[in-house]
Order: sequence, then structure tokens, then C-alpha cells
Amino acid sequence: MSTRSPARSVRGRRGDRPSGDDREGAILATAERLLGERSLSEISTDDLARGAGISRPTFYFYFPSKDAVLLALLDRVVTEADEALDRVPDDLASDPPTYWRGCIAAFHETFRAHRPVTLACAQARATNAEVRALWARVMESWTLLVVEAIECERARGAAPPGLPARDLAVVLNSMNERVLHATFAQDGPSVAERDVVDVLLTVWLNAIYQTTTPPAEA
Amino acid sequence: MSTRSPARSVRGRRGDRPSGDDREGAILATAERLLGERSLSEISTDDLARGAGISRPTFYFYFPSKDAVLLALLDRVVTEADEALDRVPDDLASDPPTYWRGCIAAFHETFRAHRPVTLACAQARATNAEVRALWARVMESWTLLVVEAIECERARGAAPPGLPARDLAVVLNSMNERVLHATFAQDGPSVAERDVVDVLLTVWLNAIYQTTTPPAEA
DNA sequence: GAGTGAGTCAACAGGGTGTTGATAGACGAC
DNA sequence: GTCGTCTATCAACACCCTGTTGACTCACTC
Repeated sequence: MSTRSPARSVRGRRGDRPSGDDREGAILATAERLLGERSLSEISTDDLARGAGISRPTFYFYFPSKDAVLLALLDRVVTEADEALDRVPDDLASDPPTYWRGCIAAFHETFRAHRPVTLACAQARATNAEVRALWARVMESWTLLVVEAIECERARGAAPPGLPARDLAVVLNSMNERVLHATFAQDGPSVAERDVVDVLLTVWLNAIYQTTTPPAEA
Repeated sequence: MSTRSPARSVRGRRGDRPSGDDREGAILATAERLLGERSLSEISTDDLARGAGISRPTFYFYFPSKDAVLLALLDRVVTEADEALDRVPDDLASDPPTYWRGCIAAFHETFRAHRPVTLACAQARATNAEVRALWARVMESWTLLVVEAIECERARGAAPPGLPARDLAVVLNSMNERVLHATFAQDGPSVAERDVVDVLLTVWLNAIYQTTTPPAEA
């Protein structure tokens, strides 16, 4: 520090010290990078601090804990997933398989793009109430969307009555969650990454319509 | 120790000190009891040792780590699940829904009976390679059984062709795993404990047969 | 009655988390 | 120009947890 030229102190918007936002971003980036190499429990706050170029106590100036960093990462991924879902064309009645496929693929692609964060969150959910709550909120909103879609399809006669729509929506969602996790983590029996969306779609169609070729609207 | 009566030392098979098996059993029992109250990461080796009436270093005489205790508990549950599955009557062709229901219920009941261990293992799987491997082994053997059953049903014309039997078996199994976990843990959207087996069964039948009333053999 | 082997634990070493209190620098107020 | 104040920083600390070491007890031999 004593060797730094005083002239440099006027360079840039706020002097030569990185701003708080830079530090926060650096911590998040470090976390996402390290999660690609090892699990959150194997990453110390010291690793995160050093990766961001600060000391461990300073880390606590930006985040209350390691888990809070993960929560912030999850929040970004969840926002991305919501946006991807919004971009799915709303053509359920005119082309059901394409609609459902679009929804399943939106989740698949978003979480695949952030595989390390996804896997770390799935793990942290067991111990971290905030991660659990956020994840549950996402699953709940997606469940409500599916419930509504199933009820529309039943109302127009495309899907037969059967299980309560909510029970059906919950188990299909759960299937997707676990299957995508297994595929990403290569943990236990899993489906090839290339096929996973189509396999899931087929089960969804059979569960909802009892056929993989449901009728389009008249 | 100095106040213990020497006369007691001849009581019982091996004197007044509990045997190694007793201690090991006491550690396992303590672990299963404490897992009903809090997660494994919130249980210290000291808690397990004290619960079994020994000091922490002595705990390490019996188990190399906390995780090894969980693995031993999982091993017992897995054995139980295998036995329950063996007791399911082998009447697939003569009454498909009953057969599949029996299989699903066997898992449901075994893991429900050891809910804390099940939930702890699902969590530990993320960090503990041995738990992960044992769990994957169980899922794999159950998957193979399902693959074989699906192929039988297709061969006799009861189930239509479609997805590769293995992909179908993997995703249906994954669904059960995640749904049962959510039901046990009350974590996120879940199905009522009372209904869960029937809801799962319905999806299985639709996915395999495209109907909930598959034909029995002629 | 010396040896053996299972069982036990106080004390230690090491690594992690989260907190405290002192400090350094930028910046507006006066 | 200096004086508070606010942001940002970190050495040092307190504490908890894990796993190891080495000495000890004690029943059971031969």
C-alpha cells in the first residue's frame, strides 16, 4: 500500500479502490466459479473472500454468511427461469405438445446454464430455510400455472378427468425436478441430457391426456 | 469409577461394562432418535457419544465418522426395503394395478417408517460419496426390476410401445423418490400422505399403459 | 503374575465460523 | 483547512467442531 502512487487515486469514477458493488459482484462470481469445482461445504468464507480480493472479515461486510451468497445466486437464476417461462408462446389449446415442451425446456435450459448453482441449492435446501423457502415458492408458482393449464384442457374436453389437477401437477413437477437434478449431477440412474426433455414430455402428455397426441382446439 | 463395587464386576455375561455391540447399538439408536429432532449437520459426534454414554474419542473407536453412522442406518433401511419388495406377490400379468401398487407401497411404507433416516440420507447424499453410492445402487436395482416388468407388459400386448423402457423406469422412479421425500419432509408443494400412493400409481399406469385399467392376461 | 487386547478418555492439533475494535480514506459541511 | 461521518478494511479474538495421540483400566488368558 505504501508504494502506491498518489496520482492513481484520482483515476476512475471513485478512486483506485474497487466500489462496494464491484466487491459484491466479485464475491458472487467467485462463488459461482468455485461451485463448479467443489460443493459449498468445501468452500470456506476465506476462499470467497480471497477470490474477491478481500479479507475474511470484510466478506462479512457484504454478506452475513456463505449461505446468503448462495441465496443471492439462486435469486438470479430464479429470475432468469421466470423470464424464460414468460417467453414460452401461450398456445396451449392450439398446440398442446409444443406448449408443454416449451415450458419443460425453459426450466431445463435455465437450470442447465447454472448447473453448479442449481446443484448447490438442491443440497443447501436441506439445511438452509431461506433457500428452501425460495425454491418452494418457485415450485408453487409453477405448480399453479400447471394446475390452471390442466383445468383448461379438461374444460375443453382435450384431457380426461382423473386425479385432482393439483396432485397431478405436483407429482409431474417433482418428477422434472428430480430427473433434471439427476441428469445434471450424473447421480444414480439418469436419462441422457439429449433425451431428457422429450422423455419428460411424453410422461406429461400420457399423464394429462392419456395419449401423446392430444387434440388441438377446433 | 473408584466407587464402583468390585462385586458387580462378575454380574452378566461380560462384567458390568456394556459390550462393544451394546455401545454400537446405542450410538445407532441415539443417531436415529436425534435425527428425529434435527439434521445430521446439527448433531455433533459429541451428541452421539454422550447419548451412548461414552466420550467423544471413544465414539471414534466404533465409527470412523458421523457419516459412517448414517451409512449404517441407511444399510438397515435398504435391507428392509428389499425385504418388503420381496413380499409383493408376483402377479403382474394377472392384476397389473395391484402389482404396481404393491411395489410403490412397499417403498412408501419402509421409508415412512424411517422418515428421519430417509431425510438425512437424502441430504447426506450430496456430500457423502458412500451414501450416494448405496442409494444409487438401490435405485438402480429397482430400476432394473421396473424395466423388466415394462418389457413383459409390452411383450404380452398389455402396454403399448413408446419410450425406451429404461428411460421410462428412471423417470417414474425419480418421481416417486422426490414425491415421497416432499411428502415426508413437508417441503414445498406435496401430496397428502393419505393419497400419495394412489396418485403415483395413476401416473405410473398412464405412463406405462396409457390407461388406468390395463388388461389382465387372458 | 505377565501378557494381551478391547475399551476408554484427557489433552492436543487444526480448521472453520462469526465478532470486535481499531484504522484508513473519501467527501461534504462549515 | 479541518472536522465529522460514512464506507470499507482487517488483525486479533472467542468459540465450536473434528479427528488423533498416548496413556490408562480391566477382564481374561496361559
